[in-house]
Amino acid sequence: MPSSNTISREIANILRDEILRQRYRSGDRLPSERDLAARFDASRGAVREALSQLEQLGLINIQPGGARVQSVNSASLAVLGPLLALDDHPDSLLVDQFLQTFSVLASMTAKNAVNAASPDQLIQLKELVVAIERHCSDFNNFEAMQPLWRELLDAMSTIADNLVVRLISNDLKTQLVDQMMKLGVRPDLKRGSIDKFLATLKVSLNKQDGELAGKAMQNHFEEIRAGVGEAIRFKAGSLRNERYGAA
Amino acid sequence: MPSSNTISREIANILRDEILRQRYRSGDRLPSERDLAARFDASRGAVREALSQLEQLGLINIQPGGARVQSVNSASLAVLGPLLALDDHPDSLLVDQFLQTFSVLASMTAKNAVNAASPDQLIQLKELVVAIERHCSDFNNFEAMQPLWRELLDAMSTIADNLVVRLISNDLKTQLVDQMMKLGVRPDLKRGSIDKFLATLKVSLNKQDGELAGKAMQNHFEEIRAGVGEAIRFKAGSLRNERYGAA
DNA sequence: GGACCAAATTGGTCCGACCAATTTGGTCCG
DNA sequence: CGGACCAAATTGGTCGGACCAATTTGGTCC
Repeated sequence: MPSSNTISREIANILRDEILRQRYRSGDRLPSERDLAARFDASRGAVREALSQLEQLGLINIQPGGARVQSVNSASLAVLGPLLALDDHPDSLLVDQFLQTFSVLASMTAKNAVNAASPDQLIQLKELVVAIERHCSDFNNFEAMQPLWRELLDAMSTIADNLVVRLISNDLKTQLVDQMMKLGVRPDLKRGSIDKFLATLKVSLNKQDGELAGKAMQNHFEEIRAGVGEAIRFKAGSLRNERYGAA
Repeated sequence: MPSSNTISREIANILRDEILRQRYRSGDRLPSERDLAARFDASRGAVREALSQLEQLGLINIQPGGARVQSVNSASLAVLGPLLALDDHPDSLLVDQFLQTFSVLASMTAKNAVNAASPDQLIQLKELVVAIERHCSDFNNFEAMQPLWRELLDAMSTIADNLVVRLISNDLKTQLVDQMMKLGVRPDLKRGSIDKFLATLKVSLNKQDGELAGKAMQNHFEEIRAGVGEAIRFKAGSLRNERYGAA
């Protein structure tokens, strides 16, 4: 659904991954547009469109004389997805940082949502929580209740109505969560922990106590974080490969 | 600094602002590349490069048959800067959301930075705080100590070493803070409040208490938020103009 | 060794052309 | 009247060649 298979997009994706894989060092000059066109057997126009996208991503800096590779640290948030998707084995440090970040944002969202919710919206949220509870007790199936989870977060996000967080989520949520699901990285949460979280969430909804909802969300993510960390470390045991931190 | 004045970039900027100004409704079809080329008196190639950038921003969806405008809510975080820069009067709601978001991220960063800092880094941070204290007591000049402020946040960000937050900041910090400075929106903080914040920060550094640093940062931002809100409301009194929330 | 200049390279832009897919608009039929 | 259907116009995707201005490069000369 992102976009059709255009040559320029393919080129952009390939170059993006090469840059993210540090195949070019920061500051290096990218091959000239004409060379790239030759390499990909494409027209210069297609290459230029690709480079145009990479520049928007903050990965390169195009200037007369040559396009220079920029440090990943100065890129746009939109590179996070591709960065995490580089290998079939997620970077545990990066995943952890992502979860920690997502945690504080989700916590803030929950707090604001609960505080700002109208009576109707409170009911709507409560119904979602109950639905999750039911699904969760039926089968502790992470994939199955994933959509419900996302629905709950979406509802909260809509109620909290913070555009900044929403935009951040756009660049994070889909790509990363999906990616982690695909890689089979899922936390091994204890049943009691989830139940407790949902119970607390319900209490906070009943009392319309945003602070409490935020705390609950944060605790929950803390546990997910621990669980995911363990899952990745376990997975890493099988395919031991090294990884370097980005400069 | 971002890039040279290319035609394609100009076109992209114009179209971006038109979309952000809701000149096209979400779902609308953008004029054809040929029409746009005629309108801007440019080549189709230039227009295509511009559209390519807009698609990367998540503002449009290009498909055979026509490019369609997407909802701002589904765009990339990188549109936030331009969105705030649309008018000479900042959207107070958006600024507030930004500050709130930035607050939790800065708080998290401070916490992690203080906890993870080496002895040398603790000293470095302390020196920065002292420098700010000095500048702050000399003249309560917001602009003058802005660079020091940014240096402190940068140092913390480097120490905390969270790539996700760093990427988010890339898309936020520069554009927005600069923009707000330029618009003359600055909080009217009480001296005592800043002093107290800096003092607390020093204590947290001495005890290497990340939790405390995070709290202090959050409190400080809370005050900035209130101050900025007031400043904007005051500024709005002069040039009363309406604003619509994004659907 | 450093200043200096000319040639080669590189990005920026334009034009014209072709293809495949979608969109459009009219026609025909039930 | 309404819906299915088909052909023409439109639209995006790509290509090749071309020109300009700016940078980079490499050699020369002091």
